[in-house]
Amino acid sequence: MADKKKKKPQKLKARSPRGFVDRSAADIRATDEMIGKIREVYERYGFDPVETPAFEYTDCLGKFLPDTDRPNAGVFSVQDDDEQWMSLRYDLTAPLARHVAENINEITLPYRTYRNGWVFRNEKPGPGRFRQFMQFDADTVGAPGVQADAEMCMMMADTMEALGIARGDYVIRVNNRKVLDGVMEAIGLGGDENAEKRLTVLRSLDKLDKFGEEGVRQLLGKGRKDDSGDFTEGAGLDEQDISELFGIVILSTPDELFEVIGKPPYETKRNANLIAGANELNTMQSIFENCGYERDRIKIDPSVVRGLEYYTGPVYEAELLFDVTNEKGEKVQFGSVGGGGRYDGLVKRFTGQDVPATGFSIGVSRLMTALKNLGKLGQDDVLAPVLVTVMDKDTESLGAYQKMVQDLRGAGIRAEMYQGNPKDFSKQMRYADKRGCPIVIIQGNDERQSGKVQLKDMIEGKRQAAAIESNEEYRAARPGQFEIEAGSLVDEVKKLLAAQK
RNA sequence: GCGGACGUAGCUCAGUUGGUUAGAGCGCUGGAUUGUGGCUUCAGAGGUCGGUGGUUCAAAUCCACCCGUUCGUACCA
Repeated sequence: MADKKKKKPQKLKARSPRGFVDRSAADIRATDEMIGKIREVYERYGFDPVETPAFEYTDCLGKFLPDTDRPNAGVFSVQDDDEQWMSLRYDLTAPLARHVAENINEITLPYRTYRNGWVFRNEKPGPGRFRQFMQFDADTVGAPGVQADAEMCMMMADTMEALGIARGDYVIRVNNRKVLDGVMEAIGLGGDENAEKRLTVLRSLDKLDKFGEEGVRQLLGKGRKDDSGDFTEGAGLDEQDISELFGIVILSTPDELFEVIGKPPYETKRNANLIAGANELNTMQSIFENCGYERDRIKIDPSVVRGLEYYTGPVYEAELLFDVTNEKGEKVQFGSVGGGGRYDGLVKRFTGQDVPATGFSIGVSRLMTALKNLGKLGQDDVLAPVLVTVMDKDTESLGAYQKMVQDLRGAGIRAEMYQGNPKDFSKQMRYADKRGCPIVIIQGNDERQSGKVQLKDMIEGKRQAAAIESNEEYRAARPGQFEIEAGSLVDEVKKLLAAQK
């Protein structure tokens, strides 16, 4: 045993890093298809592409200033030659803010741009959750009015439909940060001393989808015990505060919002934030209505939270409403597939001047899993190539095979010559079978002498083969195969491909 | 990060109270078949039993720690 162990050469284990995956041909094609459809919508809305690099100086990205203890908390960071910290971008918004600030004198505002690209997060990966994933963003920089936000919401809705998601299978939920801030202020959570508590409240509200109203009420109050028996400390609000909070958070139109804040207990507690938020939502709602985006597409929902860090006004997110099942057939909570909002302070960090902006992000990788499971994405509809098999290995024959391939390619047909070891013909057939080749082309010495070529319809061949039992018979029958004039190869292949559709 | 479950061949899994050389199905490679996919049949390759340490005459099996997967939870720009 010990001897055996020593003799074994230590093989290097091939493995991709945790949370990183390789993409198959089908995935790449599906992604390309999605990106194309999304881009078409953005272009139609008058946005232009711009691209930023994968790395940024860490301080430009935002809150993660790596200290020597944990330089990679949340982000992947490395130190450059000159000891400056750089990080892989974790979203596309912060780098855009940097780009705008750096080029503020050349850029004409309002600046309308889109971009897609990989972003990286150094977090615990899970099923459908990776440390590298793709986002597709659109932003309007230098637009202070909520009509820019409303446009974003409508563009998100159009994008969902362009991707083949039916109306009613998605919804864009819209809120305004000022409403949440105002409500929290109204129940006495204003001021710097309550900053921590406000965060807890927002985090709790964000879990409405997951835990339902009862679960969130527990989180807002004393706390909640989860299935594993773990206890999560609550925000510590009393029953009355929670009720007042829910009185607003469950509403679904600006009219209802105005009504509630016009009556007790809000009549006396309402504040500038709450009123401004309601007014902004009202303006956006009327834009949606005027443009024909009813509540089955875009819906006001004061429980929407989004990120805690930089949003300052309207926030919005796209949610899928149909059930998504995973490979094991289990239903998965899918949640939002994209979202965004107004970030008026992000560029100002660099320039000192107010540069209001709004934009959103679509989680391409995430959305793709949903669409794939739903069969709404072209299931790799690229046809495998026609295979020209190699029967004779002399120089002249090889040249003839290659010529057939080139002729087919010249006619726009995917084609390839067998590039493995050609000594075993049945191996070539098995290759064609596994590859899914629709047609195999065969020319041996006999055919060449008489200027013919064999064309084998792999689909028809498979069908006929089912009735044949003995191997001898099967081989003799050559199912699905017929002979044509070598000169008409391209035409015959075209004809057969068309017939196979 | 915290708590639970799990980890044996490429895949799905079996492996008795700790006991000889760790198995099956599928897949893979090759032969039967030097001009034909499927079927049939024969053969073969493939395992640090997740890792390290410990208990024991003896560990895939028991113990500890670590790593990974997964579920819940926390965090998520």
